Amino acid sequence: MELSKALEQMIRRFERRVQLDESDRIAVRSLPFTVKQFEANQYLVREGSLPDHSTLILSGLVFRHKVTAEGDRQIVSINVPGDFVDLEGSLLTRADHNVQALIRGEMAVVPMNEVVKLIDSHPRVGRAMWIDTLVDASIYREWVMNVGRRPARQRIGHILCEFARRLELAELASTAGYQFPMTQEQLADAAGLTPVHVNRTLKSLEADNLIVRKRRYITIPDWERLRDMSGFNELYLHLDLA
Amino acid sequence: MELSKALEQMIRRFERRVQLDESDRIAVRSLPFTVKQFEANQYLVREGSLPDHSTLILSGLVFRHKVTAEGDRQIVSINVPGDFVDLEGSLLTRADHNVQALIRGEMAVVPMNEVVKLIDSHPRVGRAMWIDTLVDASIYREWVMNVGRRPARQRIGHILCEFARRLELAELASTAGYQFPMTQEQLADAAGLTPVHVNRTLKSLEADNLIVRKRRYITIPDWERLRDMSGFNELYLHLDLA
DNA sequence: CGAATAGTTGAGGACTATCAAAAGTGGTGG
DNA sequence: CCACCACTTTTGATAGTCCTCAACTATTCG
Repeated sequence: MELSKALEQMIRRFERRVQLDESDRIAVRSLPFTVKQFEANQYLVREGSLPDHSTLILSGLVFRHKVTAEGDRQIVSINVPGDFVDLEGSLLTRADHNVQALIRGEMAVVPMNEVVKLIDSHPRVGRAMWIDTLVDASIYREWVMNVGRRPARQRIGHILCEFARRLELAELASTAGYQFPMTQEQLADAAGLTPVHVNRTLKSLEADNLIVRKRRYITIPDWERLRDMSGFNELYLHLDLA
Repeated sequence: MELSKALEQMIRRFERRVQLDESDRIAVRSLPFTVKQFEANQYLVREGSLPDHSTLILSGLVFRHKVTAEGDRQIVSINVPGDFVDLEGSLLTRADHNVQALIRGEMAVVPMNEVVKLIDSHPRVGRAMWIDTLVDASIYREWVMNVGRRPARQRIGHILCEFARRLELAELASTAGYQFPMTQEQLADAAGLTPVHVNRTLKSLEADNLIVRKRRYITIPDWERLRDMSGFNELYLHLDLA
């Protein structure tokens, strides 16, 4: 996704949440930024750092993760093009988690003081960005439930469903099937399972024809069946606002 | 906590994040509200509802939870006096989770359109509230890691540590010990475990002298030992901003 | 004081983890 | 274009954490 498209998509997203006027739109469009490439596995934010900028994903995919004292990793969310990835990093003090690229992509980097100026002069834009954070929080709540209360098959099915819908929204996939960009080890870290168990669980889902795998391309023969098996209810994504 | 104290505490909290001017403070103090009592177990927000107000906890404790399709409950966070509990309920469309009282308390209910008016006319206040949401999101991320990657002893120890620190901040406890307000069943739903296993885990922690229990009063003989055992690092609470 | 709620204990089973190794995939350089 | 190396996926065997079911005890509150 090139920059102008990402910016316009962001404005459209804001307008689904808050009624903007022309001056709001102009202010968003005139945010200063620099476009940068990032490679797979590159860190965009490191836990403990003091970021002074905010980042909009233009293309590619990133994930956020934390590491326990023992060194176990937990992936806590995935971000797609159009998402802001470190508003928190810049409004809070120290980054409390890592942001890392899943695959190569591009980002627009905006100095944090410019974002603050924007939201102080255009409060409706600020409110729209706040809603972004509220939706993120809702997704985290669902993830807490996912890893806390669902058995492995549902847990993985749920992640596949969420990924499908969010990629679909970013016009990068459909719920019929998509290129799944995570290794099984990463999927394990997102699900709170071991890679070995993820592998067995995927095979179990495939044996029931809930998914079909070819390399890392996943086909979903019957979306509703996978959705229902996984207990996936997209209300928490607040897609009417996305 | 009576209302004025809660309101002033809230303003103080905002000022730790954003420099407010006198007009900002006046605007916050003049928010219209009604004070209501709530009883233990009472629902403040129900999943699927369309709230038209926002709620500030004045006293008492509440928790947020979600329920899977199979009926299993997952508690996703705890809130203490001074916290706003359903900003999301009012800026988003439908509530995506439940908010329920842990113990009796009081809340100030503010009409949502008044909150919107406040943040549109006083963007710095809006930014401070936004930071509230960002801190919440950080806590959710930690909870994802807690239930996803920590074994039962650490998981429960971590919840006890977070509770202690947050109650301490609300001037309701100290890390030396406190009245723990959850049943073991609720603790189980927060930890993603069964009540039986929570019971055994608590006894195991007690056997190691990491905690001492008398009824529901918990004493922590050695805070640093419990903290280290649990992998509790309070950075994620962003207490400098709270 | 009695009913309801909460906490405790035991036995057995299920789900997931661990350890180890083989097989497949992808990229790189000679 | 093939050999090679690193990474990823797959498989088997075994272990362990945590769950289920069930009953009993303690506490709380009307």
